[in-house]
Amino acid sequence: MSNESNVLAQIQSALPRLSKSDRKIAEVVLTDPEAATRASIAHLAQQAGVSEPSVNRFCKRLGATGYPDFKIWLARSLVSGLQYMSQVVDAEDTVDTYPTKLLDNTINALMLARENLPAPAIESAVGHLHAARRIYFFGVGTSAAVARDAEHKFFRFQTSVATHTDPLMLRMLSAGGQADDVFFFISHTGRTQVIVEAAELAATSGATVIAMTDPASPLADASHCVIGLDIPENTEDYLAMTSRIVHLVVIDMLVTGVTLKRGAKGIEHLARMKESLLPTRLPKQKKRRKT
Amino acid sequence: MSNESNVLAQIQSALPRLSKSDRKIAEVVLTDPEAATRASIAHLAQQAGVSEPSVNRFCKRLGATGYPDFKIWLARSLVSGLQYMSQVVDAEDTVDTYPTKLLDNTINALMLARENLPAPAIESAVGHLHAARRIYFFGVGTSAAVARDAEHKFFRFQTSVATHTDPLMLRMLSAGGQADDVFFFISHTGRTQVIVEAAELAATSGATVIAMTDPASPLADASHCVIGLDIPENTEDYLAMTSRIVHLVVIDMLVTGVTLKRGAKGIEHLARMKESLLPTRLPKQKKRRKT
DNA sequence: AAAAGAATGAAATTTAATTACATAATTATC
DNA sequence: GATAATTATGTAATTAAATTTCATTCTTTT
Repeated sequence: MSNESNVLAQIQSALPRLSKSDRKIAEVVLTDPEAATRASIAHLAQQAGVSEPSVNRFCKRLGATGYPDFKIWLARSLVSGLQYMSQVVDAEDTVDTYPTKLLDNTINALMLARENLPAPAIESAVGHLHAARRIYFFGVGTSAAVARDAEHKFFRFQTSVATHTDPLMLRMLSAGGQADDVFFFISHTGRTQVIVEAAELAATSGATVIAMTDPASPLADASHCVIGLDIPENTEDYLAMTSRIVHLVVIDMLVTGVTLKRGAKGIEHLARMKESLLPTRLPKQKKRRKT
Repeated sequence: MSNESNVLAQIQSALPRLSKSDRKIAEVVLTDPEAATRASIAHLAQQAGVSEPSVNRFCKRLGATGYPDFKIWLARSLVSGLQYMSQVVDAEDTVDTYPTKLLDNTINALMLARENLPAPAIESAVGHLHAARRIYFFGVGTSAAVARDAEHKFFRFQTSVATHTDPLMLRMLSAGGQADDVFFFISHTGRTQVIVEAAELAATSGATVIAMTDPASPLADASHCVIGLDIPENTEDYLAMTSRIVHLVVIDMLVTGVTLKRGAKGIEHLARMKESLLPTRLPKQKKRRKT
């Protein structure tokens, strides 16, 4: 009892056990739960052909404190807007539908990541990145953008950072890794040949190899530290790469982690960096909308 | 008004425009929306330090018929766990807290964007990009990464695309714009001097100028088509740039829009591009977890 | 078939939310 | 910089809604 989440399922399963008028109420609610959230107790009672106290008792029997509380439960199991299934854009979509689809997919991917955050892996990666003398971020295709973003962010620390996408450069640098170097590989699938080979080379060179990838992949196998993320595969359509967004936020996490590890000095340093950008900006003006 | 889905995002985006007591109410609601769904109007009023009618008026201003109705809306837009107030990372944060903070901020920014999607601007931008003979994506700093991502995506069409970050290149190219060129500027603030100057130059050259930026900014004023996004300013801390993520998803939207406009041929073309990447991948293996 | 028990509804009560009105604060105008 | 207009807020009165009480009607059991 009193399973707050999803009253609808609860009502559904209780249906056969219910009394005559309770069943009438249940049916009205199940037929159009959305309408039920907006109806008054009088209206719902009339709809079901029962008295108001019957409705009230029905609600209490389900565990709610009363009718208004029941409506809240109902509303919560009817979560609005956001589509929880990954949605695929098709030829029928218009400007009113595909932007929302893409956003929903991204939000869902982030919520999924939020549920299964690999905190230990992040912590360990932060430790390695903090201690590193040199950091290389490697990714190809869409992940190249993530690598470049990481470079751009880590550049702000005193550590030397580099990104490369050229396969030859990748192999050469990976082979020449040293003890206090960190090689950071980014690949959604963990199956991109160039990347896997480079990671294997880097691992034998004595450097630390970190991978942000599918935990069940050759790249993960070749790495010392794996930041494994649960990102639905079907979201990987050719247009929008949801994984890329999640990767970028994870990069933000790593930068944040390193900054925190560097303590007051680090935070101060970043504040100074930000201030140095101010002169490149025009002064703020009075709000004046333009459509 | 009366956009039922996600009152929370709605409240958040309205926050700066609210009156003193309305803001107090909004803050209480945003801080713990779950509690608000269970509170009586008297309790919530007391929590916020305002009168009951103020709460009632607040609800009506958001489009609800009254307080109980507002609570239903609230319950419907409630996603488990998520923090709805923008959270700042501080020195006390640990690996168990800051990753969630960053994710929550990002998810919120996306939900906000979802509420206030500038569909007409997107549609018009898609039209211009589709018709363009040449496209330039310009952004500096964090936005440079977004520009490069856009380039990478649009490169897949037959259109010629380029990105530049060098101020001189930017000015030169902008000045030399032609009728069927599209200049696409990306800047969160819309106040970065180099970008604003380049946009002004491009606008006089006869080319089409699109800007993804704050609608109340010099850059927006200089542009023909403005993709204005509602992104909370306080989220713009030096570590994680939430706006950047939103910008990337908008780029995805534009790519999607152009692909749809190109019809069956376009979709086919993209499918072929994707297939061409397959040989670079190692075969899929049995799931075998590694921590 | 009778009695106990559970289910239901009418009416009364209580609680909560809303409206009407007065006052205070803000913004615009001269 | 003062005054008027507008908007925001709170107090008190009102209305609406939900709940409880209690009498009645169905069920079920023996």
